[in-house]
Amino acid sequence: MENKLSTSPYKGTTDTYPEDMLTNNYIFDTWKSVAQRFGFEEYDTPLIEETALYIAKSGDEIASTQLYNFVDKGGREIAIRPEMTPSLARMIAAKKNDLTLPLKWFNIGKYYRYEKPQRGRRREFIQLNIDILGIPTLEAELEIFQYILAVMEEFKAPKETYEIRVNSRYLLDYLFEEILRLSEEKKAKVGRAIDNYTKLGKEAFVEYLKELELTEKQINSILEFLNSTLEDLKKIADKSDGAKQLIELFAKAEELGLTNIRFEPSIMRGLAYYTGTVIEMFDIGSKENPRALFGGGRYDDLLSMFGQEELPAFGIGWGDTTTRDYLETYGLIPETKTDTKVFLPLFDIKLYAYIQKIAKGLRTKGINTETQLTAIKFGNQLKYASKKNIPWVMIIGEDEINAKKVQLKNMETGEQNLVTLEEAIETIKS
RNA sequence: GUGGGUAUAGCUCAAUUGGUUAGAGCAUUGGUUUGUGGAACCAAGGGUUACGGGUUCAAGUCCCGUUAUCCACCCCA
Repeated sequence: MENKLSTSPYKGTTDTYPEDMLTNNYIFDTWKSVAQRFGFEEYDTPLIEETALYIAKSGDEIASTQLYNFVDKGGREIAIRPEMTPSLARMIAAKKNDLTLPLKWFNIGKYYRYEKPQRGRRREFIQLNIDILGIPTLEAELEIFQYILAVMEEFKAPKETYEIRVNSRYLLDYLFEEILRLSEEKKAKVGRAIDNYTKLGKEAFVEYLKELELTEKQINSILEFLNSTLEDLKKIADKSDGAKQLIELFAKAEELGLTNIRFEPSIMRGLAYYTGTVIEMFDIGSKENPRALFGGGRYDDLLSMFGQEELPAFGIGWGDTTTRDYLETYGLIPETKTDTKVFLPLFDIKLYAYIQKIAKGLRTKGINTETQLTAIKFGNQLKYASKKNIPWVMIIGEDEINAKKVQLKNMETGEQNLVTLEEAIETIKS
């Protein structure tokens, strides 16, 4: 082994330099401000949980291979959170009688999964979780749809580049149980194949179903199902709750004028705990981003793991990595500017205390102010401010102090005026 | 976990099918210009060629291993 420490971050993680942080914050601030606009409240949970919380809920695969877990010094089995939902369920179960329903909660936080990193997928990632709890009807879905579309509008995403694909687990249940009459084991395999339908292509898909020993008739039923439209659902609406709900959901969405939403029979969302509507959003304007930007759905038996009665819930997990890739693909990341508003150069170290006093005054007025700390050549000080994209430079030397004024320079236009400090503050703030 | 591609300066890439002291552009720092940035010119710093081993008179170049990264599979809460 080498003696020197590596400068690269741990596999699947990324260092975020200030420049990249501006991009991240653009995404997170958008998620957050739009959520607040809809009346969602922010909450948080610990990064670590008892491993049992994840084993109780998820399949073996997740707990055994993709979970970062360890034993703490007290012998407890601990895991770093790979998702938010179990923690959210715990929080709600713990105080259920004290919480006023419905809850509209969101969180933006880090998660860790032991995965093989590739485009759109890292071991460390940040995700927005936004959920509505306590609304059993489709108005929960519609609220989240409206939130999503508001965020996409805020991102200035072109309408033709994204699509929310919607399906219902109840509809899939109807297919598996009433039409195909599959065993539990085959349900899982066929479900996964359906999820991969678009990727596999029809031929490979049919080939795989044959391998599973499905009959000709069953395979045709599946293909017919995958081609079905909302119109087709009307024919089975009296037999399938899923079909009925989807018809109602799209009717209401139309009434609200919602766009970029489409019924897609191949959306599955794993096999874990979803109970009704399932949704995913995809980039449909390019081939760069094959992964879903977010996924989510309805999970009405959220609290069952704590032995409590049902609480209807609908929510999504929206990943930072796929979102950044999407925004980059369409050039939607705004030119990053510093948050600093004004730079104060320093001509002589004797003026240091004086300049600091001015800076303190500016900061008190809410103006983000950076000062020069060593009296280097003035040209280089301007160069520094210019490189950091600071919009204003307030020049104060002996001459200005004697005149009881300041030189305020606009770094974009180069324009410069001798004004009073008060006038300068006005200009910077406007 | 399985399979494949890649690895040379902070970034993008050169380096005669194994041959002297591994180069360039951009970026960084300084100077031309001691109170006026963006341009131009000049200069400087920056490399154990990812790491370890092997073949050879000679390895950035060929071989093996490790690590990282990208892509696909698996999975995707």
